[in-house]
Amino acid sequence: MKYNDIILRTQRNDTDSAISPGTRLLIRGGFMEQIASGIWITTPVGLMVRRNVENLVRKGMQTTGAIELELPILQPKTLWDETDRWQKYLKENIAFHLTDRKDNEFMLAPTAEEVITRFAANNLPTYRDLPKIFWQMTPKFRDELRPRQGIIRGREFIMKDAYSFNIDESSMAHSFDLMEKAYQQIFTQCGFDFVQVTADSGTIGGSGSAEFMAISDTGEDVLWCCQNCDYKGNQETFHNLVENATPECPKCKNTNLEEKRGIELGHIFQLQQTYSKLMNAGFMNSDGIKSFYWMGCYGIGISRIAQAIVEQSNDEQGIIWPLSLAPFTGVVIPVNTDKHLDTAINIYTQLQQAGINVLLDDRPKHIGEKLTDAELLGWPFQILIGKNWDQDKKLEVRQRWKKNYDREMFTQKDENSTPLATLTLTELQNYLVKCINNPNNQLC
RNA sequence: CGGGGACUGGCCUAAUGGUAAGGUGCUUGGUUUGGGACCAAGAGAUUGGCGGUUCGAGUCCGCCGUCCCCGACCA
Repeated sequence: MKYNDIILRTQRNDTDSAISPGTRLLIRGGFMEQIASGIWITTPVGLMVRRNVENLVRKGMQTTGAIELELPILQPKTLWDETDRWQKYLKENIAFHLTDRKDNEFMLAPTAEEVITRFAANNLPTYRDLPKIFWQMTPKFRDELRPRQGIIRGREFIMKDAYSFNIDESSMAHSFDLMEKAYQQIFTQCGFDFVQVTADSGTIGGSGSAEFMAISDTGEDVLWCCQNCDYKGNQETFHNLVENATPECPKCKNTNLEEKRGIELGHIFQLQQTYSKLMNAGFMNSDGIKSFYWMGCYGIGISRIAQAIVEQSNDEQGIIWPLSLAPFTGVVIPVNTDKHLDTAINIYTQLQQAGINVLLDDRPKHIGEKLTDAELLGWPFQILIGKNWDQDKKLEVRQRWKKNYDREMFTQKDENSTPLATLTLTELQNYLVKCINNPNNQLC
């Protein structure tokens, strides 16, 4: 893609310093724009990031055999009354609700247990239909008490929610395990430094819940990690212990706990039969007796992921996208627009043809501005056509996540600074293809 | 909802109660091209809204709105 084929506008002036680095960088880089409290525009390039997240999540869901569908966002009160959650959500003031022309009441769905349970009851009548996991990736609405930190806590956001339906407890636990493994894979592939913690089930209800937390100083949640065993827990689960003088690990009773902050990326619950019983939703078992579904539910904050990774992965110059989420693998930059643009177009075209998704910075700007933008926008690779090309047809390649390359001139200062100093086009292609095809998307 | 703060061209900021200023970005022309370069010209604002005090309000007062930060809740 050429620069002008998409909206890429960066702000030279820094915005409010009271906001988190991720919020600040995504605004400065033009990945999102605010419209109201907790409501954001996803810009074209911001959407490219989110599509990458969505594709990773979709692949992860496929490994579990889960089936994708789409549930309505506008949901009738009558359905929510079946579980008594209409009351609950309105009382806590977190539901956006409205009435239609006939004065029937509706909610903009913050989650979808009721609808999916109804769907299951209609479509999974016997034990032969089980187990099944359904999932969707749709906008969700919550009138948050306090929206904050950009799209980390929005009032409109994209959530992946999945629901499993099982014949008994052990089957439910099996589905839970499948999802747990898929989540671990997804967050690893996204490039997160994350931990899995045991958590409180909150308003969703049920038991056996686990949260996946991205470690970040700007995180809203406090985690305690036992230094003695592998136990990691959300602070909420320590509540009764906090009131005592010294908190201890519930697993090994050790008191040496490390406190960290985290951003909740995903949360999985074993709902048991809470919803199926309330909604009288069940199946015929092999004995010909009606039984209630054993359920699990599994959420991932999709829109949140794009910002959470930036909270973790940034430096003075700007964003550092992991390869797996980057809108572009790299940017092709002619150092001198007059001299090198034709070559740059040529290189760009060949990389595209080799299946490498790169951006061409064909703007008639000074090299400094192009590099500053490349660093702010965080493309994993910067591919420069300059002196080395003039001399011996070599491209200069910079890796965004390596911090100590010489910013003034492209010169190799020490072994660790610029391991990929100069490459021929073929060498570069081979290298990039290898990186892209790495299943865990670890940067090479 | 409790506590704090803010609101001035797209963005960042200035203006003892006295002509709304500068930077950046944008447009045009020129120059320049290995780190946001330089020169010139230009467009862009009823200072969040309403009311009050005053000869005079961006500035003081009141009400309202919006947004941000800390807390309770959550993907």
